[in-house]
Amino acid sequence: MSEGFSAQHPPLRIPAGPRDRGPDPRTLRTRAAVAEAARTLFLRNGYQGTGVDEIAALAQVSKRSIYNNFGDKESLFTELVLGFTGTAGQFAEQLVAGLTEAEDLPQELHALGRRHLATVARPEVLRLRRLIILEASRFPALADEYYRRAPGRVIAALTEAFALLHVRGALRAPNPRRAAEHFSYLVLGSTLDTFLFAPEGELPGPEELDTIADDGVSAFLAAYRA
Amino acid sequence: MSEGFSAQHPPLRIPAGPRDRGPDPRTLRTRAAVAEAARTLFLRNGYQGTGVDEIAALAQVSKRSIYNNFGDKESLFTELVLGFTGTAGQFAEQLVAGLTEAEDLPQELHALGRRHLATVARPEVLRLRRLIILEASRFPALADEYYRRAPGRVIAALTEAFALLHVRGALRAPNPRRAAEHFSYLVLGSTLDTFLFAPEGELPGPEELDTIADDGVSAFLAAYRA
DNA sequence: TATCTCTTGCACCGATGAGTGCACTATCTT
DNA sequence: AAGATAGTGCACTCATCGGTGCAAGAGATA
Repeated sequence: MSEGFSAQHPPLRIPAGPRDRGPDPRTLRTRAAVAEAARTLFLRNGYQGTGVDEIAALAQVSKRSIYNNFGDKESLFTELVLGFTGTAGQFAEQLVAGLTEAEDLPQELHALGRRHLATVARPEVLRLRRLIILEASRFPALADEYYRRAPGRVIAALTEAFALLHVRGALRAPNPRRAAEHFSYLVLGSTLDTFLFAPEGELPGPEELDTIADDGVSAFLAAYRA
Repeated sequence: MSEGFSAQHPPLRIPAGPRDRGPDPRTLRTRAAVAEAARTLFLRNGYQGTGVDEIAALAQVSKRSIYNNFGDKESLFTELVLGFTGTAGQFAEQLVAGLTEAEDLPQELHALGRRHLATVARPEVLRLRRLIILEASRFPALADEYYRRAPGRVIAALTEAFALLHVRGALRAPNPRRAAEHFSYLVLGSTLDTFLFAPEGELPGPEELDTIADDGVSAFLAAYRA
């Protein structure tokens, strides 16, 4: 497969013993170990760069068990990445929550910017993002899903908030969607970009990140404050 | 090799016949055909995704000739990509030229933004950028070189210009480097990003691109105008 | 024409890596 | 304790792919 990740192998074997008593503990243990190992290796070396034998070795599990539990390498990959993606997308709403009720909008936006950058500028997140970009040709649907759930969701939430703030006159954002994009790229742009080209390079420290975020938000405010 | 692209195979066989009369026309023809084919395939399918036999077939050249002319696959790749990179970086200075002498700075910046986005938002450029990101782990030095020569050079040129404009009071950019980054990401951010996740997707049309650029530049001006 | 050089075609090597078959063992469940 | 179910180890298949060897032919040069 290469055009989707619907279930043709059991995506998760919840059906258990003959009379439901929960899944076999052995299965659980195996799946968990494989997932953990695969996660590490895929994130570090990509899809092509990771061998099934390698995963088996790191998980201390037989190669056969991997195939028994996950079908094949592609299924394993998509299942894992979708899992990460799910959790990655969850913070979106929460991130923007409260923005429209803020008394001090600038201050709230600065806090938001810092939170946002701090959340995104972590090795695991950046690696996931990079991994998905790397495999976007092989797994276009996956890339799409990720984009919708993670960065897309943040943009959407920001767009909504900015639209409201515009109506209220707290912000001058006649094109709230564009404003949301501007906000995102002002805050995240350079950090994300740099990492793509130098995945082994060091990330800016926390203070540096805060400065970057602050500068981005300040520029945004200067441009969009009513 | 994996840590550089210095010559250990003749990077270009300029030395010719016993008493210089220019290189053998056969060699030239072969090299050109291979370069053209490799360019197409690498850009479309990446390094891993492109087989040497495939290149030979497309170039209508024997596999052996590829090895005779380029040494090995890695050399072929780096030689090509460095070539593109060179030309990609040339427009940087030219792009920013004249900015500091502009009478109408906003207008000049808008023109610059449009040119910049139009230059970057072409399939070949985006594909090259993507290719380099894809292979940044395998060829870190290459990624570095590209970054320095292309986006880095634009940022550097903008930084210089903004610094001058700040001193003159035409712009309020106490941190010109940051301002340059903001300018770049405001104008290019969303387009570049979208393409990374959907390399097969359609690009915005020229008018749409101009709108994006204009919005970015307007935001920049609102934030940084003195 | 004679010679030198590059290209060709094709078989071949060696490594890697996904996925399978199978007999055996370990662990649950009843 | 007995039978089902899952995991193990290992050898093995098959395909892909980078790279090589070589003898013969085509083209360039003198």
